[in-house]
Amino acid sequence: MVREASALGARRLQATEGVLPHSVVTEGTRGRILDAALRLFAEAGYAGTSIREIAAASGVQSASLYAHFPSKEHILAELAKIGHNEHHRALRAALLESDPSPANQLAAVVRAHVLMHTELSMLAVVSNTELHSLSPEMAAPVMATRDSSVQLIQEVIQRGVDLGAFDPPHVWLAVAAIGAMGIRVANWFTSDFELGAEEVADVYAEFALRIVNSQDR
Amino acid sequence: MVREASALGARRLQATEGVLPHSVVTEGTRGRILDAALRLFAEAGYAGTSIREIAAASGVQSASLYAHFPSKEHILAELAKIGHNEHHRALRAALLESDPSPANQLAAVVRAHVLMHTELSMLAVVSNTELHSLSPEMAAPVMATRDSSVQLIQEVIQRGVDLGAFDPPHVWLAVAAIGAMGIRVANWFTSDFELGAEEVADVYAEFALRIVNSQDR
Amino acid sequence: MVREASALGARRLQATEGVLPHSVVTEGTRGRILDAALRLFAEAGYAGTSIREIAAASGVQSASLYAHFPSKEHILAELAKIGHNEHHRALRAALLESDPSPANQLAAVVRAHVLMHTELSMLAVVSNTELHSLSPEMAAPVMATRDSSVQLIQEVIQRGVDLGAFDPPHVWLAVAAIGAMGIRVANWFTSDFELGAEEVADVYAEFALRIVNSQDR
Amino acid sequence: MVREASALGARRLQATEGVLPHSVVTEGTRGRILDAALRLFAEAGYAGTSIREIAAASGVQSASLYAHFPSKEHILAELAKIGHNEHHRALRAALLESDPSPANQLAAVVRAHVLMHTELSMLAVVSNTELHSLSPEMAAPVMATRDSSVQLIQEVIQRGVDLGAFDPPHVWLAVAAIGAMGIRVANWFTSDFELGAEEVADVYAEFALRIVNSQDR
DNA sequence: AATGAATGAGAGTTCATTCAT
DNA sequence: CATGAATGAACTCTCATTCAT
Repeated sequence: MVREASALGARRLQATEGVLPHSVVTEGTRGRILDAALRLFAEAGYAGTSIREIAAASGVQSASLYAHFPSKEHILAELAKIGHNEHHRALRAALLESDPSPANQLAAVVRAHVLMHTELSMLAVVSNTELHSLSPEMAAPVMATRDSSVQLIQEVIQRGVDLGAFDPPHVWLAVAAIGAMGIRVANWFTSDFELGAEEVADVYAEFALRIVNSQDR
Repeated sequence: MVREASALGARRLQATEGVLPHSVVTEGTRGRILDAALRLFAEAGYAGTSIREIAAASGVQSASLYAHFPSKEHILAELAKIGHNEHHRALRAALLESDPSPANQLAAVVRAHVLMHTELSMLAVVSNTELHSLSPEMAAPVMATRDSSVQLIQEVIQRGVDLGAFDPPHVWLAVAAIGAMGIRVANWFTSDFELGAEEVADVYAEFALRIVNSQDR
Repeated sequence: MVREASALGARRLQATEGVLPHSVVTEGTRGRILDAALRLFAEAGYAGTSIREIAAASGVQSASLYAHFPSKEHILAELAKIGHNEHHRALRAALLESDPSPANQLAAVVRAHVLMHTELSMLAVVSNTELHSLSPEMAAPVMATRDSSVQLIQEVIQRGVDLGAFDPPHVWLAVAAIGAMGIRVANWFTSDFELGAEEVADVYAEFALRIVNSQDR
Repeated sequence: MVREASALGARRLQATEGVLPHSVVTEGTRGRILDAALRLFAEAGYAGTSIREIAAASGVQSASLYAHFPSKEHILAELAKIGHNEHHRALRAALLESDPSPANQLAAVVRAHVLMHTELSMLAVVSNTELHSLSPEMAAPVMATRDSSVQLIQEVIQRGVDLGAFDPPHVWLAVAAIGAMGIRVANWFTSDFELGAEEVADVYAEFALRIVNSQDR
């Protein structure tokens, strides 16, 4: 059975909920703008969304947006920052709470990676696919966070290799592959999926352990 | 070591060559339009590219585009069709030429999947990330091809499971994960990578076999 | 002596003044847009007038028009509405103020009809010759008003027939003929004409009474 | 009962047949172009019709039009010439064939005027409402013909006045009114009308005689 | 904070016309 | 005669942004 439904055109993601993380203040007009922009950017992309559409979805006039953000680009930058910070925070928290064994660490980190992409799928899609619309200056801090997250996963795997617990054919490719499969989850996951987010995360953790050929799983 | 360079803003792909497959005619103005549009869509996205930019990169006036394509959307549709057809053709050819053993089949298909994303990375990026810009009617045939490709991989894995050769925790998730990791290759692969395309394909084939826990690898 | 001058090409109307009725607010940018559009539509037609010409004649940029009207078509619709409303209002007022005798009523209505076409000749020309440029939806309310005006004249004549005061060879044709001759006045009347508007109106009222063979004139 | 139907938007004329006079050669591509242009100009106006639409309706490419006419304007000029020539020819023929009495002459001329507007309504509408789209140079010969036709009617009426047979309140206004009522017939007449063209022409001839207060009718 | 009006630039598309074939 | 391709100009309309209120 093929999963990704072909009805109604190609959607960039299936989810319609789970917009901004609770940790970010969403109240007030500024919050409504971020929320509206996130939904629209996720659906139609940054370039495909107009400032007037964001305004309309926020219940204000377009001129009012400029009382909260200096430009359209700053809205995207804020969303991307929130997204990548949230992602990085989740990875770090998972690592902190896990057993020191490489297998446990990798499983924990991959689970966090996947769960972030199921729970905040809009934010993940926008943060991952719209970065190129930011100027280098505005993209830089976000990319630093992203690189830092990649490095975190890479260090977990490298440690497993160094300790003889993992044996991937190529460390960086393993990081790339494991990262990639988690990122794509945001594009198809919905609460209607036959498995819950936790179960999907478990399966993907198992995939990651297999990729690195973990001795202990 | 983190691979994806953070300089000069976030690029959607690293490759600057490997545009259209040799199998499609690229001669004449129509070909130059497709070629130019592909490069621009890959870099800046469909909505972020103007008809005048495509024209300028094709060496004609914007009005001349309309002698070859009835609308901007038709250019994207043509590119997406070429991309997904080429992808599907590569998967089918790989399957036809491989040994009938499930492991050989999966390795062959994954290698073809990855190689397509290294050799035609621009086409792959555009075909995968800009489909949402097509109207449902124009997207439909392309999505049908895409679904068909997903199904092909799924059938290979399912056959391995049925024959007792594979043991993935979840068939469809394995398909999703294997597909995802290959798709992402288009975003970072360049001929400057420390491994060649063939080597990357081999490593990813190994990843796939591990994901399905192939007995024979 | 032939009246309609042949110099300088065929003008659609001779008048250069008498644009919008005093009853409609003409102040502000919106008013200037309506005024400018009316002059241009009268001269060159709706399709022959560009949004930039309207903007230039209004003293704003073309984009600013869209703060006042959602489309070029809406400008024409507004003008046509004003024109037909003003026409209908004039006919009704004339009927209300006239003696109840059929001859007096017909004379009053025809005078109002003609005077409207001398005083608001631009509005009359545009309202009568550009309706076909409106979509059916936007034309509908205007055409309802127009039909209502035709009916008003028809009822006056029918009443005269029923009372034995009029004897036209065909009621509806009499309405059509009387209406037509008044409408055309907008195309040639100017303040330079050897007769004033009132005198022309009197003559046309006499024509109308003759057409219906009024016993009392 | 109100005649002019309000359904389907405001049409500029009701007739869908009766395009070009038999006297004009309509065969070959040139004829098909004239025919197509006439229908389109009648429906949407000169400025509202594109050269490509004319070409499509003629069954050729737009470039082919230029093998037959040097510009779009020349097509309109040709149609307007045909229309006004046909009109003038009809008036002159009617005058030649009629009794020398002023009443007979006026009736004959008005009948011809009206019949031309019923039989060649498209040509009449275009010739009358699109002249302003011609440059002064191209409009001049057509307008000369038109003026000549007006003068013909005027001379008939003036002769009636001089002979004591007619008594209009104002000669030129009588010409204008009689001309106007006939011109408008083209906008509403169809073969579905309750009266035939001949009957309408008879009624309008009667209207004209009444307008000039003919002693003999 | 929020707005309505305004702007210059640019969007996708169509225009009438030309030209080599 | 007819065409497909091309053009420069122009089309209606939308863009992100500004500003006085």
